[in-house]
Amino acid sequence: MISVFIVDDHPVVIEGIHSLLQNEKDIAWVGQAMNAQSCLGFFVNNTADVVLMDISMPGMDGVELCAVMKEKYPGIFILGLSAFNQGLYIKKMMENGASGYILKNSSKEEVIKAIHAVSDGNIFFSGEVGQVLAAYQKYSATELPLLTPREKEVLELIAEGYTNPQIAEKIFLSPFTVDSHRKNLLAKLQVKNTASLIRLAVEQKLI
Amino acid sequence: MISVFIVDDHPVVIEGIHSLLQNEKDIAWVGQAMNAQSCLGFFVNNTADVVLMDISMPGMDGVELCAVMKEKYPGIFILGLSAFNQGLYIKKMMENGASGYILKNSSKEEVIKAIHAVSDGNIFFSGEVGQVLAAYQKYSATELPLLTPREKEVLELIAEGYTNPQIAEKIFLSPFTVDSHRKNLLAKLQVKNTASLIRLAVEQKLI
DNA sequence: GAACGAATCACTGTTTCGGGTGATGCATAC
DNA sequence: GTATGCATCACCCGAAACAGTGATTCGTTC
Repeated sequence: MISVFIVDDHPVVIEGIHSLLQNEKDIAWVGQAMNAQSCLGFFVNNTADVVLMDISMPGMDGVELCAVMKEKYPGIFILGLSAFNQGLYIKKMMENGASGYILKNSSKEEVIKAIHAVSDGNIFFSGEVGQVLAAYQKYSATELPLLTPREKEVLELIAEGYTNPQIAEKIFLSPFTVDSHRKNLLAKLQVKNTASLIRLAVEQKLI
Repeated sequence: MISVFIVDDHPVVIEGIHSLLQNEKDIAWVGQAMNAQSCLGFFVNNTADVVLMDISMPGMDGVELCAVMKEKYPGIFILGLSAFNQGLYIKKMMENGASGYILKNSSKEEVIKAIHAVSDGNIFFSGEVGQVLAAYQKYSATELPLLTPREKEVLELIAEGYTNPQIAEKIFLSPFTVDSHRKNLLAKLQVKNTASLIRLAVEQKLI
């Protein structure tokens, strides 16, 4: 018998998973929470084998909550849950000790399979998730490269649509210098042009 | 008695809404679909008072489906449904005849209230949605930057770091054509270069 | 069948970007 | 006291982006 707890800020998702699992003989629903705080509150006096955890929640998000939970209760397996295939956050959650990740458009069978897999100590990914994860491997070994203050400043101005000469004028530098910072940004973040740079920056919340 | 149909590609959402509504005496669940085609198929021989419709689905999305449905069956009220607060698409769906919009983190009470409201011919918005809509007013007066399929395709490839010639080769077009789409993107979204374009696209979840 | 938008292609400029290469001054770190 | 990293500036050059203008085809709508 596997005891399952869910934390998600979407009531319909909680209801949906609950409904999917209610006829499973070897899965027991032990509780639910709509935010990180109430989840942590539950585990003060209770426990569960597997926690289904939404990645994006108001306040503390799944990535943080995952770290806190695994630190306090290393024996509990955490299964990430998200509506979209957000490779970066999936990666971070895995680094924080999650045992797998499923999408909200997973079938009933897939959800149950995932719960069984992680409760046995295995790692489980939805098929699609695995593919996306691969795309983010370049950052798995190292952390995201650290930008210098100047680089961040230039990055933000690029993101606001300014050209090198405009940025140079704005922060009283030579256009050559701005261009140097720009090239360093491309090199550090391993992207080949402005489009990729800005996409990465926004997605990683660098700006 | 209000008959309700739901179309959403996430099984757990369908389950969740179903579960929320099953004890409501004046709401009847008449069916469900996981994509636009099967939704349209249902309405050939059946009907409903209110259709809960996800905004983002594979194939034809909610915005298009909404237009088709309202054109064929003007008497059916459509209630948009999405996990996120996507102002641009909410606006477009409203223009296509939707009667309201709720977020997937709405409470049971809010969902039921919304269904009653739209079935009476009223307009209903989740509180948060209304606020975000206001932020998009700049687009409401002028043209709506709703992108064509081709433009979306080009936008995504730009965001992946491909240049015009590379995109042209990838989707079998002349580089001139790709450049045209690119210029249209800049014009439609009122941005002045690639950096701003990608930033807007990522932040607005256009990609 | 006129009007419209989407999609396609074309040419000409100018500006900006991006790759390469290299230099200097100035901290701090070891 | 030298190694390292940051910040600054400089030049060349080809590729790409951006601006402007204009055209054709096709399907849909009215």
